[in-house]
Amino acid sequence: MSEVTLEDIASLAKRRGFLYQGSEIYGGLAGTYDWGPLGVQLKRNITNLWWKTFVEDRDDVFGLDTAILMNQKVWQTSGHVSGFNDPLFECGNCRNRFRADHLVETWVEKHAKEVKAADLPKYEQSPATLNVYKNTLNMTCPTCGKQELSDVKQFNMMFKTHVGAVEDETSVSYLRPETAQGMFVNFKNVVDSFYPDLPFGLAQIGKAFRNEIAPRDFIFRLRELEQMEIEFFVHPENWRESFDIWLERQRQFLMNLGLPESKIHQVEIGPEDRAHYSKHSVDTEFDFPFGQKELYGCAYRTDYDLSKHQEASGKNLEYRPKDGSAPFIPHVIEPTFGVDRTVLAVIATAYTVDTVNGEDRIVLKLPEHIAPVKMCISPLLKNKPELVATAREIYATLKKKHGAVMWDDNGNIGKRYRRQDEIGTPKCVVIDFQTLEDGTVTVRDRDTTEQHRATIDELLG
RNA sequence: GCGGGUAUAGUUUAGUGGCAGAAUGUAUCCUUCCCAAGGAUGAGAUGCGGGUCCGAUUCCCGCUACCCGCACCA
Repeated sequence: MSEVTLEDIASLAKRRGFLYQGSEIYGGLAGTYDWGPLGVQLKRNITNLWWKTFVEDRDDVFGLDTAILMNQKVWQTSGHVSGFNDPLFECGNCRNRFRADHLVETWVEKHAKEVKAADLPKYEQSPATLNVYKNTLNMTCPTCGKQELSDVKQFNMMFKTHVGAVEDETSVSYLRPETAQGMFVNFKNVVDSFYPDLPFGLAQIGKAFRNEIAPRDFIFRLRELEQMEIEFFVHPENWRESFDIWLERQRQFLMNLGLPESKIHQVEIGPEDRAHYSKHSVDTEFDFPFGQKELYGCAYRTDYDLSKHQEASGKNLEYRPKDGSAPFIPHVIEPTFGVDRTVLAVIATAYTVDTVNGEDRIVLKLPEHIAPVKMCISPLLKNKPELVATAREIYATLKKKHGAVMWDDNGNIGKRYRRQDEIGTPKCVVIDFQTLEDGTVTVRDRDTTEQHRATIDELLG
């Protein structure tokens, strides 16, 4: 069996109604995809499993669904505005980055004579002016000394927008780049409503937006993405224990989706590569067709966010232990799960090419509990009214029970099997002449292609 | 964002400065007692915008999207 490529997966996804290029009839929009009927069902099965596992089945995690648009002060406080809106020079040699305005200003102070001699425009913090200063003054990298500083790069990765019809500085807001802040700003609300014991968590599933420089690899890097995130609040002394537990839960969740353990790798992230809020990070990576890449992240956000918000908002965000001991700001363990990446990993894992009767067959070996269609009902022959009528009845019965049941009487039975194989339907149920005699049906298994007879009651169970 | 490549039907693809062809899928009908059988009929394509030309899907330019490197990825 040859390696499955991302293009094979994208082609199948489109052909069978899982995913389409966003805004396709207008030439597309980079980094956006639209979920088709089967794709949204598969995705929803996965997010539902997550919600059940981490919210419904637990009594220490509370669900939320917070607004995508938030007061701009949230993003100033969280560090997302200042950390990512600044003009930067990047050194082509050592790859370090520097605040362009700061670098130019200190350079001007230190090299007053050259500056006076040079023909420079009036100083201002525009990228064009900063570039002119850098080039005219032959500025070098403060770290390695090479004269390889790039022109100004703006790493403002948040989508900026305006709330209300008037576009001025006070109306600025951003599409959230992470769902986390919605949970931090509601920490006090949930504590006041439910007075939970520590440790406890907040969870939500929702869209986040990142103005990626280069969206890439089908739905792996999107500008509009979906996250399943938990902010788990702990006593600072216990962070490590919780961290390791959540890491293991992330691995277990992937294995519940049928991913092989051998393709899951948990990798500690060095201080250089960590997010600005994180004191310890471990990525859960997966062997995608295009390489080993990040699927999930787990970060120890300390009390960074709650402390910042307490300071900026003036609201007390401390946790008050019920034993009367001193209030404190809890620390946070944040396991975050990318929805789109999970779907991609699941499809990549399930995508199989094998041989049936000497012919290649594409089959999505999805675990039954997340398959978008659970079973397909067919009359053996569609020109035999008695078969069709009985099949229709059985279809109605099974659909009422299971919901995700499909009817197919197109072509011959082999074609229907192949079509269902491609969308990962675990069982095909065929109503044949024996059904008319004893009520049993043929059930064909997706993975083995083997058939056996079963009663309707067995299928209802 | 930089460099390179690609763009023809839902999918996979052929071809051409002068009517765009196939396979497969798909629709309707016939046929069919179990793994893409067969027959008939039908719908369906040159990414978008400009230029050259009598005429552009083909040549040129721009844009967009996708793919491959690099960089980026809170």
